[in-house]
Amino acid sequence: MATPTDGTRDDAGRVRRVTRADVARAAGVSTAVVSYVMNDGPRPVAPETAERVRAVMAELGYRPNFTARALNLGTTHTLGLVLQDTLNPFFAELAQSLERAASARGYHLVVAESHGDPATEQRLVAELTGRQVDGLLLMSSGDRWRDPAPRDPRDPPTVLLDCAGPVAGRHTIGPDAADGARAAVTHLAQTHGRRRTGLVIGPDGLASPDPRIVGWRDAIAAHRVIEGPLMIETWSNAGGYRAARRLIETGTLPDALFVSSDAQAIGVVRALLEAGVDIPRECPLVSFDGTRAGEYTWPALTSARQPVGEMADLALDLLTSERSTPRHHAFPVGLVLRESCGCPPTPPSVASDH
Amino acid sequence: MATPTDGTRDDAGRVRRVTRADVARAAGVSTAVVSYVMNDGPRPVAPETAERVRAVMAELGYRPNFTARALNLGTTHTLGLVLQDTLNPFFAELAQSLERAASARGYHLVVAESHGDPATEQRLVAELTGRQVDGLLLMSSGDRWRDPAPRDPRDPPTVLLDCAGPVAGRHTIGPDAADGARAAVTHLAQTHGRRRTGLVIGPDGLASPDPRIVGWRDAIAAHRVIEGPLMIETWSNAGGYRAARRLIETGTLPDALFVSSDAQAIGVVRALLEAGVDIPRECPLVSFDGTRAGEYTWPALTSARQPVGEMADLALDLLTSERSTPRHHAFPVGLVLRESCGCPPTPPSVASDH
DNA sequence: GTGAAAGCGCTAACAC
DNA sequence: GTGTTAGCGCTTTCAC
Repeated sequence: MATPTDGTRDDAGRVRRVTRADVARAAGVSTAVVSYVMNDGPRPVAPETAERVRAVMAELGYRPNFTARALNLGTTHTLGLVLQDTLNPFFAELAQSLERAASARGYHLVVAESHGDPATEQRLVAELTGRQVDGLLLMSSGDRWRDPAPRDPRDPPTVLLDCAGPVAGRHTIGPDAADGARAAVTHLAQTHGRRRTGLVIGPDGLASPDPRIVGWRDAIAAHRVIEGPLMIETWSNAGGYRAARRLIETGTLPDALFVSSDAQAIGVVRALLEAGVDIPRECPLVSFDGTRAGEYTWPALTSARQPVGEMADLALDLLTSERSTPRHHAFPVGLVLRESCGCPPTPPSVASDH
Repeated sequence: MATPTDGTRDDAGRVRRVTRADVARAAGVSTAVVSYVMNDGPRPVAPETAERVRAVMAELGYRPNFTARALNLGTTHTLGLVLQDTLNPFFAELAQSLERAASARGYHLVVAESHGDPATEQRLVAELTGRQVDGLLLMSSGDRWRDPAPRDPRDPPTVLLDCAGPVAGRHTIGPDAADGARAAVTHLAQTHGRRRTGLVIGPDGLASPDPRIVGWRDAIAAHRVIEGPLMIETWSNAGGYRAARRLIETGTLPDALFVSSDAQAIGVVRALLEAGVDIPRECPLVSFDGTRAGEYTWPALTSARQPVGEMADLALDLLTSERSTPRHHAFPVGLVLRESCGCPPTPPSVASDH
């Protein structure tokens, strides 16, 4: 009875990898046949031969070497994902959806974090390209790619996520953020009668100006609302916390707040509650993203929700299916009504975990 | 003036990859010299030759093929990371630290999610191994590896993270969870005078029984506290929410709560607040993990903090440095006092984002 | 239905 | 200091 390491030791007796050649030898066939069996083609193999080869593979504990295959085929079935901040709940959910979508299509994801630094981002793109990834998923300020250095035709196909609008020669995916902002401010004005709405947002958003600022102003104009303070802080819990603290300390807290990310909204809620501000009575708020993290603040966040699952699926189709001509893909963001705006409480969707 | 694609088209005129051979030819040297220049060895190269080679590389836009290098060297500089749930704040923070630690050492991470399913986990390990990863970082119930199938000597070095104790033949890393639980319950008893403390935990924890249950019982015995209800729900916001709802609905809410993960604690806080329970007055709580997400609930979570950064650094050292004999590495978990236990409020560490 | 052999792009031992 | 060359493990064309 052969053990997995029979005949797989080198002259010094060390364990050696079992290769396709070992299998071929043991099965008394050529290496080509082993390939045909493994890949079910491109040439036919007699059933009994195939069976014998499979038996030998099992016996020897043969494991195909993916690297060798990749070198030969020129394809790694790997995609690179560059994120700014994996802890931001929106990025985290999108990353999770992307991983699922990739996995469903037989791809693996190499994930790297840029911390929003352009130089790091460039370095990571170069590194991943050198690793022969079959595609690149980039989440970064879309503006950064708007005037790209002349693109190298050997670059892997790329999709820019979290992008405000078209970028020449690129597939881009993003929310219809202006529309989401408009819906948020309109809801605050029309349903909850708020007349002065501020905005919390971050630097280097989807574009300049960020469409959420545009949408906020649009809705303000349309509903004769007064423009409240515009606070720019980092895209994080801490950023939101700081923004809200400043509003409180300077006594400029408006009638209502539109917060451009769930990450910031969580910090805003914390700061407001800490200061004894009643949400939604004194300062209702609507956020942007609609992540599950926003379901678990108290009060839970009413949010303009980005359809992360659909975005991820499209991103993967773009990278793994037939090439289509680059264009922008905008996704609608619908308002998810929870209680931070003043709507009646709804318990979190607790039936399932996801 | 050569452009990046000069001489890099095949007979059909399609863009071809620039290889080391193209560089060698254009520079009038052998391929070996190009290698020596790139790798700065193993043989010396005349400065002027090296300069010429570098110039040609730049001119041609040469990009080394990582796959080919990996095949030759038998090392991919890639590590596999298998997580159960990327949205759990503790896993997310650990994953972020691991990515940083990997990046600092020149490694990339292939990240995959098992959703806690043992079969998926096994499949992912096999896939990643086939991809010739240089090491595997596994976050899963340690018990699952306790009686491993006879290990294949060709498996990549592996470290089990979030592990309660030693597993034969494996490097394992984990928190001293029993100690953390003890500290939590003791703090609730001694500092805040709580006499009846319940526990919220999840299924398939660090071990069976989970050391947090053991520590909780230890402290209960040591401080003559009454054992409150033991609630088992999933390791998620939703799980925590459900646990707290059940406690409220059945009128069994204890004097204080030790919640075994920040993910659950966020859900517990939400449910308690929603039901009008005053935290910390009516039901103080201490959680386990000490993630940054726990800084932004209101009240913020007092937590037994796991040192994720240190754990990640050790994991990477174990995988990338000289082989040491497998053993368990336990990390101390210290209590981070915030306000959910009843200690005086402290604002979140807002100075920096990380 | 099967096998021989070229080659994917790179490294490094060995010869000069 | 530089060049030649034999692989790394796999796929696939082409002959038989």
